[in-house]
Amino acid sequence: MSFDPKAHLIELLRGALLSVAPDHCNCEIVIERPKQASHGDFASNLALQLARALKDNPRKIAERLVQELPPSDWVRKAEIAGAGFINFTLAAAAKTCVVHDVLAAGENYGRRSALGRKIQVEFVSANPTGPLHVGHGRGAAYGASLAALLAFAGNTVSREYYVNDAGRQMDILAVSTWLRYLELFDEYVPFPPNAYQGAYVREMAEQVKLAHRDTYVHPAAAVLAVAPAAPARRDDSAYTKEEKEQLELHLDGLIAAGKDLLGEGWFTIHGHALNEQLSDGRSDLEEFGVHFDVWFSERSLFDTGMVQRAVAELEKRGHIYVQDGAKWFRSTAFGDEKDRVVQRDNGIYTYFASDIAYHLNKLERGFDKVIDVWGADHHGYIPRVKGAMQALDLDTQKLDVTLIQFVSLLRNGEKASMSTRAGEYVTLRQVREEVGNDACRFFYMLRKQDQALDFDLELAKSQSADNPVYYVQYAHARLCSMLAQWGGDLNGLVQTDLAPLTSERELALCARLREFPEVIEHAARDYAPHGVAFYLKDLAADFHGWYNSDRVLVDDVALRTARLALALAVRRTLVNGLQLLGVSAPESM
RNA sequence: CCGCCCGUAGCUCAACCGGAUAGAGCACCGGCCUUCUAAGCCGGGGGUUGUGGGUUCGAGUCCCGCCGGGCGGACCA
Repeated sequence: MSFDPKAHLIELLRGALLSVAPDHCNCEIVIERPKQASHGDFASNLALQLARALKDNPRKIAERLVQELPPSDWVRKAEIAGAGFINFTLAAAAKTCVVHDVLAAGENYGRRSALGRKIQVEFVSANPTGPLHVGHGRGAAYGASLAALLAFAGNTVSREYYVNDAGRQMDILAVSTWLRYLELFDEYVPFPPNAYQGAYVREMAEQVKLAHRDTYVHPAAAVLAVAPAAPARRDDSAYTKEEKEQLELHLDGLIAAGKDLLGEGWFTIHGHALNEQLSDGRSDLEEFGVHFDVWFSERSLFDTGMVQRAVAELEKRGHIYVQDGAKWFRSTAFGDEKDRVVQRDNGIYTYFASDIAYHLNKLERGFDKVIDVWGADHHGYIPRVKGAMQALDLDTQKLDVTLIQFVSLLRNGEKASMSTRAGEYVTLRQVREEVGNDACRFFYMLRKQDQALDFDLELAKSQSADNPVYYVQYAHARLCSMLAQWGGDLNGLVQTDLAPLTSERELALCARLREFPEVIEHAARDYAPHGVAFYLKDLAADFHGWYNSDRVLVDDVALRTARLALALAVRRTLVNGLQLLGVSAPESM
């Protein structure tokens, strides 16, 4: 049975409370780890908290509490310090016994059980209109680690990718592909600046040509005849607002032309582009160690009538009104700053409409908690989604939206553009190849998600040897090497007598191991997997320090065995932590 | 103008949902390889936590104002 020092100390303090302040037995008792080593292993501010209620000097209260503390073999010392803190120093055995806990639990060390909530994490969900970039990479690394963390914290987790396979953006990709395809047959429709510019579009056009030859060729003039004229070309983004609107109308006209001229063929190109981009993104993510349980199609929401049903339901409840030919959801009634269109005057549903249906669907699937991982630029979207949920009588408490701040990619000290349409951006795949998957995953986790991240490529490359991920992995490799050199049976270390572990570094290392389950708990509670990365850095640092001061493979068998057991426990914990982050634990470096 | 995120060492970032003398890494200076991997370790300098108030035993953390930066505010996604 494992020993939980915090729970034990709380129990002792509660015992003391019984005689010191019987009226406050049920007050919350907080045990913390002091930042400073001289303050002992654990500390409680209980006396400070009671001071007001008892109208007494906190130090006096602390003294009485310490006096009334039930005896315990685990506690070596309880002393009063500062304004009235009670500092506990544990007996050595209370610290070292964590090694047994770690070795007994193995890959389950740190795992929490019994929560058992059903949680969905939806992340990345990028439009399949082009390669994933470093911003998506952050969402992917974050979401994957968060999901792993929540699962490790005792929940049943479903990882979901929402595929935006309906809507205008996909049409734009399809028309982009078609126009490039026409170019291959010398039919030149001026390529719109607001269509997808990337080289991958030309590649898809080549593929279409290869598979279907000239089936979809139409004269450029016929294509242009359908679309309203485009404004004169300008350099870059020098277009006026009116011209921009004109550009969008022109593009819509080209899409209409495609649908009109190609008939079924439109869906062939559309489908080809979709599959191509989706499978590209999927394999990219797989290689990045990011897996999904469900790929949820937006179009399926239309095919099954879910969108229509959701809007009808809102209508039935009186939250929809018609204005200027469009259907509006009265989101202002639920705290949004303005009402939102769900169905445009041309009959097309907005993205918001399918999102309402999607969230209705999510909750109907019976999740206790649904977590949406969004880019920070979507924050204005939260009130309307929650508003719609509220209007549908869904429990908005079940939805948590985590916002990921932007990633700026720095190359040669300059910010690289990340516009998908312009096609000028560094892809996730490129970054992975340049800095490696492990460093990439770890790098993303080195910043809290609500913090903007500068991904400096030159830095990531030039400093690859100094990258914290190697620091942690190196600790693991050292441990493997040492254990291999010893060559004994690792299973035999489980019941080792740990009494020989007495040095300050050894006890500190044990305390660090003891922290791991709490790190998991807090990181899971806060949806903040970066905490695991920071913990691993600390654990590795404690290990490296110990490694340099205390030799493990000594002649004294009892000492050697005890240290080996500690070493094995450290390795175990490193592996468990790295696994949550999707980072490998190499045996040699 | 309104909303959200943020402001901590020269740089990049932490700080256990109010605790004690605010911590790491990088960079800089000085030490440690005939012994388990030097991708490592040990030591050193470096701070009025943007700013002004407030709440209290106690504030980087909570509240208000101001300054500065980022992102949003479409019948776009």
